[in-house]
Amino acid sequence: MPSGAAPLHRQIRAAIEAKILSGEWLPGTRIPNETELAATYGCARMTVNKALSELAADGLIERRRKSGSVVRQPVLQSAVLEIHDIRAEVETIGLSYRFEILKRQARQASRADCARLQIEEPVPVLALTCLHCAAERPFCLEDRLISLAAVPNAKNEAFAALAPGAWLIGEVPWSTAEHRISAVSAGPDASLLQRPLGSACLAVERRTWNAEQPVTHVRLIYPGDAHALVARFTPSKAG
Amino acid sequence: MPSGAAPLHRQIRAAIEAKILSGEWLPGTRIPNETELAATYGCARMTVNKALSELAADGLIERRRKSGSVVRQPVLQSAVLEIHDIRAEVETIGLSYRFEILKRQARQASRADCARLQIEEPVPVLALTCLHCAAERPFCLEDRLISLAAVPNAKNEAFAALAPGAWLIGEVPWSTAEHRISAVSAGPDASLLQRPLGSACLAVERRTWNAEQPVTHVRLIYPGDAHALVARFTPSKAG
DNA sequence: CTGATCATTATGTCTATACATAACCAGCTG
DNA sequence: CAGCTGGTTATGTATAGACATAATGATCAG
Repeated sequence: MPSGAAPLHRQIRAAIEAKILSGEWLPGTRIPNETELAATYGCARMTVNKALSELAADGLIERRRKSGSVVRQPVLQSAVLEIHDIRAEVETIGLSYRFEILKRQARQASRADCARLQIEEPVPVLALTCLHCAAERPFCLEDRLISLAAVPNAKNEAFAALAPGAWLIGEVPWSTAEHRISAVSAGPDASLLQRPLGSACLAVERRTWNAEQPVTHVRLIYPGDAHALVARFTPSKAG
Repeated sequence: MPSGAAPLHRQIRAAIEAKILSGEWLPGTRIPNETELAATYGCARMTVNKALSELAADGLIERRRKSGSVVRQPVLQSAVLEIHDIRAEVETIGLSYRFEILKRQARQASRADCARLQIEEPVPVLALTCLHCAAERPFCLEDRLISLAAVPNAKNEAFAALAPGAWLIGEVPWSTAEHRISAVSAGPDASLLQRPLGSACLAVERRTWNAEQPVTHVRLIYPGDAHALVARFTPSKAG
């Protein structure tokens, strides 16, 4: 446990959010009114109001006067970037696949590590650097941080047969992922990828949570001239 | 005017937002503290607090105890891979938007054009180059090809009010889209984006179909150092 | 100069209260 | 029955006051 408990309105918010995300309160469900919730949590109505206002601002519920608050139909989001398996990615294009762990270090999370996992308090982490090769040529450089609090088994895993990403998929479920895609000029990593210094690379960062617990953060660097992310999709019926 | 005035805390919020967006309060500026603002607007501190809390939740300001609230450096990020409207993208982060058609040509599809639209037989097409600016600075360079077979009205459209992307959304539905994201070193386009030659840029290509008919192909170039695509999602219940 | 301590200050959280407003409902009236 | 009217209810907005907490800066001991 960190230093102190979360603020009350955040606890209430989290409790309601949990019921919605778990499916206990399905879309369309009318949730208890502010006065009832205040009684339930033993607090003032204003405190509940703050929690519900935040949920409404984040689009989880919809509020109407008199009729009360209802759980909203979730917004259709394009699940474009799947948690991808680099081996599959490489073999799909018909090349041989190989990976190599270049660095491995278990440590207490540094300040930078905390930022990567978006946590406040340091936890034990495992830092890995891994090179993925296609047809014996560098394909992608992986820099990963795994929270050992979320995945204790990682500490004793050698990653001999399965690459970290593939191993993790089998080990822990995930509930939320955030992707960030940007273009960078290759720095020192350029030599590992056998590219000239300063060449354009695609950086894909992914942060994964299981429930509210951070699981892993990974940064994948792909040589830009050799790679592209492709996503194809069809929208579901919209209103 | 609608029915009545906006709530006080929203007025305050809007006033502060305006100062930030207009550039009067640049990133890093410390804004007056809650008590001062309460005096300025003649209201209770709680009301100002609500306004500032919302601004903080939306990422416009950053709040720290004791040191006060400061205007945040805006993070440019786009919701990934929606059929995105660049105007909305720019205005979301609070900058003024403007676009400019740099080139416009109607022609019979060349061999390269056919490849871009993934068609075999040449059709009449409209080729456009368009520069999107945020706060009067280049934000994104658009290179678009529209199939006049699919969208005959495009031929006589001036794209004065609406940018080609926004206009198309209203003109034709789409059923499938394919995205391709890659990193490139800026070539001759670099000067249009006011970036040094060879700097890393993010290239987003999108191809759109209506039923089986190709509609458009667009290539968007974003300066890499100023932009990232972010996607956050939660998978639907998985087995 | 270094480090510990403490007062100050601005925000964070919470409460109790008040009145406003929108929506729904029921009952009245023509 | 249609349509108006007013009551009830739940949320929306705003306030003043209280205490908590974090960061800063100044003071003081070693």
